[in-house]
Amino acid sequence: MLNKNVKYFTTGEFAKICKINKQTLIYYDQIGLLSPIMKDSKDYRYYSLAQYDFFSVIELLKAVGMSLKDIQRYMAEKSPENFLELMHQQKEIVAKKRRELEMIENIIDVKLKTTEEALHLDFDDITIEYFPEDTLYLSKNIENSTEEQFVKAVSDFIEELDRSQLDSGYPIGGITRREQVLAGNYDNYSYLYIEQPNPREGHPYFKAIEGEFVIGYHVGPSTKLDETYTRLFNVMHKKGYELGQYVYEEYIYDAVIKNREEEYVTKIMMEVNKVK
Amino acid sequence: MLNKNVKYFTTGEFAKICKINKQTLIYYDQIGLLSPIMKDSKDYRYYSLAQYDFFSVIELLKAVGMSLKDIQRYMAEKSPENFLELMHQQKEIVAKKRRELEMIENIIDVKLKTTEEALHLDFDDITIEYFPEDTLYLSKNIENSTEEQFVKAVSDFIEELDRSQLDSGYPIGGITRREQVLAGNYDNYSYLYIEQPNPREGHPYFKAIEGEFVIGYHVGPSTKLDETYTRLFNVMHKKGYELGQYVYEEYIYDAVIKNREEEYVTKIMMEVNKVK
DNA sequence: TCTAAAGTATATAGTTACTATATAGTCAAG
DNA sequence: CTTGACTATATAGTAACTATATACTTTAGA
Repeated sequence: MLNKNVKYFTTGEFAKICKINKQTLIYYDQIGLLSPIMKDSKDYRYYSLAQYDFFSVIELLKAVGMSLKDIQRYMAEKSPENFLELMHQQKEIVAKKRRELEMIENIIDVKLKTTEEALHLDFDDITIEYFPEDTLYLSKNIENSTEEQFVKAVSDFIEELDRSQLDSGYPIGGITRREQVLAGNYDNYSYLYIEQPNPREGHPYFKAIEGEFVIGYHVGPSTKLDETYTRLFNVMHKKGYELGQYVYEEYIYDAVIKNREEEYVTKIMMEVNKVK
Repeated sequence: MLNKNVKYFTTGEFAKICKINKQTLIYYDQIGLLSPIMKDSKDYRYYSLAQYDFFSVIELLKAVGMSLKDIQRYMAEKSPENFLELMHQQKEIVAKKRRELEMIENIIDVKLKTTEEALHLDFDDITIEYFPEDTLYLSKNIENSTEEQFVKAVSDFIEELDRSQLDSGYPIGGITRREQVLAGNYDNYSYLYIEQPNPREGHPYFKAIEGEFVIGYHVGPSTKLDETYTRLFNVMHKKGYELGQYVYEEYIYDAVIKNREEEYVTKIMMEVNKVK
């Protein structure tokens, strides 16, 4: 394979082929990761085509997230066996990264869907809707919890979201028990929840909801929630319903989408039953 | 959603939930990317649960490769419409990244396969094998090329590998024409090639090979190729074959796997025909 | 109640993997 | 023989952390 080693590329040419900055090649030479096969009397660098294969492997390992130090560590110990081991390791890491990206693609789709829907909502509308069965992942019970218990519950909840890849891109919401709502304690949640369209079998803390709901939207900071609740109750009574077991709250617009707290929008979903 | 804003996390607690370094949160506060909802008289930071949703979006955008500056730029202009646009952009970027990772997975599989095979080879063996049809992607003709023409051809070849995602993980090889081989000019390649198991329809420069080959291995630097070629010719003649149109050379072990040039291994595949 | 450990803060320096800039030498074309 | 396009080194800057030093605050236990 003489040709591969007998015709040379200057630093600029080689950088162009590799699609990287010339300075990066000089840097790789300095740290001893990839040195030109030859230097002339004027210290001009010359690279061979065979070195492109070498560069490709460096790029591959970099793309998988290996640090230059780790790549050098491998190069110091190279052998067919070590290369095989390295490739086996990297194969797993790449697969994991690919799955993560797939999860992100799903999350983005959910964000697109929910934001698109929000754009077509009239936040003054109060509607009564039937929800077919939907699965939620719940936190532990946090009703009347101390700050410490709350922190622990949230911590465990999010830990599990990460561990079991339950983060669906839907917002984290809160569930308030009927009695707390009637007493005006809208902030005393019983559970946190996240909508989970693909629930895992055998996982505890899942809750399926289904039934009729009064749906309304609260615009502005949560300190003025009572006004919105009053409006919702009025509609509910007028239509001949009474409050069911739980009320669900989740952000439609939050700090990710709106600047001022007065523009935040909370969606309120009240379980209701026809009065007999 | 009072609960989400009324119970607070300290910096340490919030960092644990977010699974990042506490210092990173302080850094995000400093650059104004994510500031705690509250600071007390002692300058202790307090974060709300709603800020976790915000942090999640930052993490998502970071995972897609957005810089903190760009994330801040979006946050300065946030609106439902801009969020939708952002998500549409990121969706494309993520899909591209995912496809890149899938390519890397394929390349790793090829490297695993070829290295595994190499481990079970006896480099002293010379065999005659029938190769079923296989597709190669070729460079332009580089026979008798000047240094300048060679550089241009390689540049175009690799450019096209990248552009059309033809990099399969197989090594880049060289094809020498019969006449050059017979004249002992083993380094005067006519083409560079890379094995391409999934060729694109309608792409020029593809070549299908098929037929009988004398296969041998050259261990050591390419300066001593002539000895190996002599051995190959001997076997070829003894078995009643004559040299065909082209000879293919590719590295089995190169600088990626072996330290010393004396350990490099080149695979030589000669097209041959039965002497009539 | 006192004290030690564990937590908070700021300020600053170090890290990785480039990337840009300043200065100077080299080469090829007109 | 000069001009523009290259080459080189040395050094500084960048992003996004990450670690360290120093000091204040809170909390759990003797």
